[in-house]
This record gives sequence, structure tokens and C-alpha cells, in this order.
Amino acid sequence: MSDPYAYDDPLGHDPLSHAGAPASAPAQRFAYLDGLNPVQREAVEAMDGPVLVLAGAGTGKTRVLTTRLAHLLMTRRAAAFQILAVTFTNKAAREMRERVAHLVGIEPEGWWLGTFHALAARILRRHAELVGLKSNFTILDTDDQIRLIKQLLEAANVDSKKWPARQVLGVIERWKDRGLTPDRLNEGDGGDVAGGRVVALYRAYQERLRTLNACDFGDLLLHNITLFQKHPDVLAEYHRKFKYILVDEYQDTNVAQYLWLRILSQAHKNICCVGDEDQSIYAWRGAEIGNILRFEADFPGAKVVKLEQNYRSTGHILSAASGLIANNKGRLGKTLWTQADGGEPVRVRGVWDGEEEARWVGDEIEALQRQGVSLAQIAVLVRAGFQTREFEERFITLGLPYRVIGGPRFYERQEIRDAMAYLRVVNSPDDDLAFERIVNVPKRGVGPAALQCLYQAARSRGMPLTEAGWALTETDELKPKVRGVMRTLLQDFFRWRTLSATMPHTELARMVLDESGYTRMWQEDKTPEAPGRLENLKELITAMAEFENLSGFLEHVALVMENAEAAGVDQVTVMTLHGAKGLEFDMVFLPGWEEGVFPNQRALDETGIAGLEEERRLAYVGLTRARKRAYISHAANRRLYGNWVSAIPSRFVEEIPGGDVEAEAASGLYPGGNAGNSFGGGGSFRDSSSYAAFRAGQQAAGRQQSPSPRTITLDSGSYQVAPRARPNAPFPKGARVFHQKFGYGTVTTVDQDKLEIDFDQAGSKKVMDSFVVPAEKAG
DNA sequence: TCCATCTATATTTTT
DNA sequence: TATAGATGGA
Repeated sequence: MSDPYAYDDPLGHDPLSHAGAPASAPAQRFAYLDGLNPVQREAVEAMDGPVLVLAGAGTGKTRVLTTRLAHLLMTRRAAAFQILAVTFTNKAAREMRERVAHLVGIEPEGWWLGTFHALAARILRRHAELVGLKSNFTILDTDDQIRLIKQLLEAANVDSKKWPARQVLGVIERWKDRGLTPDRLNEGDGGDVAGGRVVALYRAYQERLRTLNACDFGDLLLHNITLFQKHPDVLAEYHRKFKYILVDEYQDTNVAQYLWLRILSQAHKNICCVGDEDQSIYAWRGAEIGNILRFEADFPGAKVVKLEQNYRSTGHILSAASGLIANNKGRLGKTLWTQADGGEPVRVRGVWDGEEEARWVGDEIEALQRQGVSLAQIAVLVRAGFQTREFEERFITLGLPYRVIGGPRFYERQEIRDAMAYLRVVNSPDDDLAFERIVNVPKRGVGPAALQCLYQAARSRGMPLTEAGWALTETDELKPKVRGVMRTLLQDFFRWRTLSATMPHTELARMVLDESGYTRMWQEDKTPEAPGRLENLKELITAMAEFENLSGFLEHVALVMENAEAAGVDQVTVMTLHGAKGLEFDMVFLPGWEEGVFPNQRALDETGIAGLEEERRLAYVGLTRARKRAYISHAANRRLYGNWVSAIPSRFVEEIPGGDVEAEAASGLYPGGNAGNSFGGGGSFRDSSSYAAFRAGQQAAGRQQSPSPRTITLDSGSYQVAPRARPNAPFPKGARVFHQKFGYGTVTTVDQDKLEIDFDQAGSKKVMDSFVVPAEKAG
């Protein structure tokens, strides 16, 4: 085969035979088109030129995407290897692969379907030398990055307490997301982060990466861009190759990803991006919603197809979500509609505190369960991780099977990272970061002093740590004992590396872990998590068996940091709203809809209106996960970091059209509401222990009874929320105050005459109330 | 090197 | 409240 990109039917057969329809009737030739609605079909069939498919929640996005791919293949517009299909997650890539294979009949071979990072890595490995790397470069994980930055901060004498490595890395990563390499920055950029030296640190970081022959995730894209810009011949090769480009979740792309796509699509301009600006929820990690908003300007002549028919949710849910998101300014605008029934209105419930909220959710779930609803069809979607705890506790009490999605992933666990570090050193002895990680794990007596000596030797001789280690076995710079240890370790690595040529990699891995003493370290560890860790190590070796060799496995782990999906057990799913994107459930609980929690206060403080709109999109994502019923709740009081905070219902509650909600208050908790009781009257609140506790607490504190509860008015009517705690105190929670020394602030906690105040400038302090005055009375 | 003690801090997370 | 990380003493 002379020209590797010459057309060659990758399926090796007549693809039409798989359509299962007579070849004569064009309309029916492609059976997979039949089930599409006219707009979906338009999106599938608009194959040439730039296309933006605005796919509202539940409008059959994945179906369009996969059908489009199948159609490209079946119509012989492109062979599989001429298509570049990009996703964000490995999961999405896998799903797409499976579904297209199902449509086409067999698994297309040689196509470029994967995540941005996996595809970029694949390209970069082929041309690494052109950007100053070797093709076996390492891809760093977060731990490596942090350690590297820490070293650089120390070398630059930056106060690592004031400027944690995490934060500095964050700044650098955001730059990378925007395609900003150090040479495109000015020294002053980055403000006073790291004492105004972030740009210098960034530059130093990049230099270190190069000498380490390593890349971080951002680099994969950036090096690609540099490669394409500086080597038109290489670019031309890919231009010739990729006739069609397809992008999923376009609203989540960052600038670097956008540039990458733009360069690659220049030649054929057959780029189809699918996304939904209303579901853009990752601005905080560099996603640029502007990419999707600007698509038509970026790709002149673009065809825009809006998928607006929703197949997922009932009318009320859809209308609630649409009404909510209509409050956002930054959107292209879609009008979702459905043929489904109105269904039930969204239920909004006000409760006293987080505990009661969990109790209510638990009770409702049990009721659903009695009605025969499968637990697998129920999800509790929270704004932040800390909210899961109360639900877990409640579900345990009730004996409700549940699973919490999130938390540390398999490849992020300490023991897995350690084991990986051993394997990385075996695989490439120059991997300093890996070596440094395990040189003293288990403890070998190579302490900070010895490490310092090792670093110095490596630097002065300009060699990697392992080589420097060898050199030090010949000198007397290290203490004799350490020298012996070092020699043994390096000899071990040498031996393992030699064996790796002949021994199966799983066996080798087991050997490395055993002979290095790593396994023994955990066997001798008496902490309760040690057995689990040993278990994980076994699992790691099992996972390795699926790969041909060690480097294949290492590449996989670097790029696929995901957890295996739990099998289809009947459990309630508890997870964050972010984690729920792309999923759907019959019943969705959305707790914690309070100002401060959701919308999250920090999002509001740090990014203002943009932050608020992103929070609102998150709320939209939450609501649109529900097929049949959505439950929203908000608590009047919540314990945050150990102290009680009272909150008002989220503005998002009121933004939902009144006709789509059914507001209710806990019986007796908000008397005067639905139940029609007067405050404090009758025994109707007997069943609400938290209310009783509240009253008891008030009496114990010698407080007066609170005034009337706050009334929340919705279009559908009004209901009431419990009063703020101690409204008669001179400085109620939330009051704006002024302090001579600390300036303006907001009262967060009131304990008799002691106030906790969150000062705008000085942070949170405890102050006596006699030292502050109401803000409006201050000079 | 190890352990106790103190202290700051506390969204969202994939690759 | 809970925890991770830094600090300091034996």
C-alpha cells in the first residue's frame, strides 16, 4: 500500500448489506435513519461544511452523533480512519464506539475516536522530537505536578504557605487551557500569585518537564498546536487524513481544544460540533462557553441545527427547567418541547434543617419504593460533596441501599500510585518524579539529607536521578549505609528492567512489588485500610493483564483515570450535579436549594454574574435529569463546617414558573402554610421533632419567641419558611456590620454577645458585639 | 525518624 | 466539624 490514506473500505465488505433494507429505495436504505425526527435527520445528513448541533437536554444527542458517524461510513463519504471523533471522557468514547458498531454491524477499524487528550497524545507520540520530546514521554499525574511545583516554589524561595502549590498549578493550568504558553505572557501576568513570580515559575516548570521528558495534560494539546504551527508538512498529513471531524460536548471545550480543532478542520472544514450551551458547567476548569456561542462566527457558513424535541421528561419538568434557564443572558436560546404529558409538577419542600431534609428524602424514597419504583431509577443530586453525608446517614438508618458516586478513584489511591511509580521507573529509568516518589517507600533510610545529596549530584552532573544514584555509589558523598541501600535498589531496578524484556508484565509487576518490599510494607501495616490496599494492588495486576505490555498499560492509566461502573444493583444513586451530567433517572431529588449553597456563595463571590449563570445551568442540568418527577428541597438551617448557618431558599426556586411547581412545607413546621395552622398553635407539629428541638433550644437560651415566619411567594401561591434564628439579637445573622479594625463584614454566627463575622477584607473573626456597629451607621 | 500537636481550611473534576 | 499539612520536640 503506497499511500496509507488512499481510500480503502475498512469494513472489507459492502456496508449496505448491513442496513438490512433493499438497496433500491434510497429513503429506506439506511434503516437507522427511520427512527429520527426531521430535525435529527437534518443534523445527521448535513455532512459537509461546519455544522453546529445545539442539542437540548434529552433531545437525542448521542443518537444523532452516532447515527451521523454510521452514516458517514455507510454512505462511503469517509472511511473510518478518515474520521476524527472527539469526546471529553473515555466513557463517552466507549459508548460512541459501541453504538456505532451496533449501527454499522461491525466494529470499524482504525478510526480516531477518543478523548481530546488520548488523541493528542497519539499524535504527539508520533512527532515528539519535533517539539523537543522523546516519543516515550511520560504523562504526569496531579501528584507529580504538585510535587514538581513544590520543588520550584522552594527553589524560588516563595512562601509555600501563602501560595500553596495547588493554587500556583491552578493558575498555570488555566493559562494552558487558554493556549497561553510562557512566551505569550508578560512577567506581570498572574498578579501577586506566588509573590508575582508565577510566569517565571511557569517557565521553570516547562523547562523541568522538558528535561524530564514529560508532559502534563495541558501540554498534550499545546504541543500539538505548536507542532501544527511549526511543521506545516505534519499538519498537511493530518489535513489529508481527517476528512470529517466530530466533537461531542462542545460547550465544554477550552481555548486550547478549540484551537486544536480549528487547525485540524482548516482543510476540509467538515467539522460538526454537538453541544448545549445551557449545560456548560465547567468554566471553573477552563471550559469556554464562548466557543459554542461564537461558533457561527468562528466557522463561517456554519449550519446550525437545534434539537428541541425532548424525549426524556414530562411537560412540567421541562417547562420548569426552561423557565429557570431563561433567566440566563449568555445563551443561544432553545425552546424545548415534548409530546409527553404534563406529568406532575416539581415538588418544592421547605424544611427546618439538613437532617430533616434527609429524613424527608428518605421517606419519599421509601414511599416510591412501595409503589414499585426501582431504586436504580432514583437519584439524589447535590451541589457539593459534603451534602452527601446526611443522606448516607439517613439511608443507613433506613437500610436503604445506596451508592455514592465520587470520591478517590482507583488510580488516584496512594498504593496504586506508588506501585505505578515502581513500574514507571522500570519502564523508563529517567522518570525522576516516579523514582523520587518511591525511593524511600518503603522506608529505606533515604531521608531528606540523602535526597538532597542525590538532587545535587543529579543537577551538577546533568543526569537523571537514577544515574546520579549510580554515580553516588562510587563516591563517599552518601553515608555508607545509604550508599549500600541505594546500590541495592538500583541493582534491583536494573534487574527488573532486564527481565521486563522476557517476562510477562503482570508477573514482573508482582515481582517488583514483592522484591522491593512494597507488598510487605502493607502486610505489616496495622491500620484498618491496609488489607484493602493489598486488595487494590492485586486488582492492579489483574487490570494489567488486559494490556500487551507495560508501556501500553502505563499509557492507559495516565489517560484513563476512571472507576469501573458499579454493576446494575438496585441502589439509590447519590452524587454531585456535575457528576450527573449526561445521566437520567425517573425520580430526581435536588436538595440544598438555598442561597449560599446553591447558588454556591463562592461561585458568586469569585465570578459574579458569570458564576451565577453557571450555577443556574447546573440547576438546569439537575432538573433535566428527571424523567418523571423532580423534588427540590431547601432547609432553613444547615450546619456548615461545624457551625449553624441559616439560609433563605435559593433564588432558583422562585425562578421556576409557578405553574410547574407544587410548594409544600413540612407539616406543622411552617404553620400558616398549606396546613392552615397558626404559628405555635395546636399539636400539628408534634411529628416534627426538629421543630420541637428548636423551640426547646430557644427556651433554654432564654430567648423570646420568634416573630412570624418568612413568607415565600411563588406564582403558584405562597408558603412559609421558618424564622431566622434569634431575630431579636441586635446583630442577626447576615447583618452587615462595621468594625474599627477589620472593616466591613457580615455576621455569620451569633452566640449571645459573641459574634462571628466574615469580614470582607480580614476574613472570619470572632468579635464581641460591642465592638461593631451596623454598617449603615458607619462613617 | 517518629509522633504529638497545632493550624488553616473547607465547591464543582476529567484527562 | 473534620482533615490534611506543617511544625517541633524527643
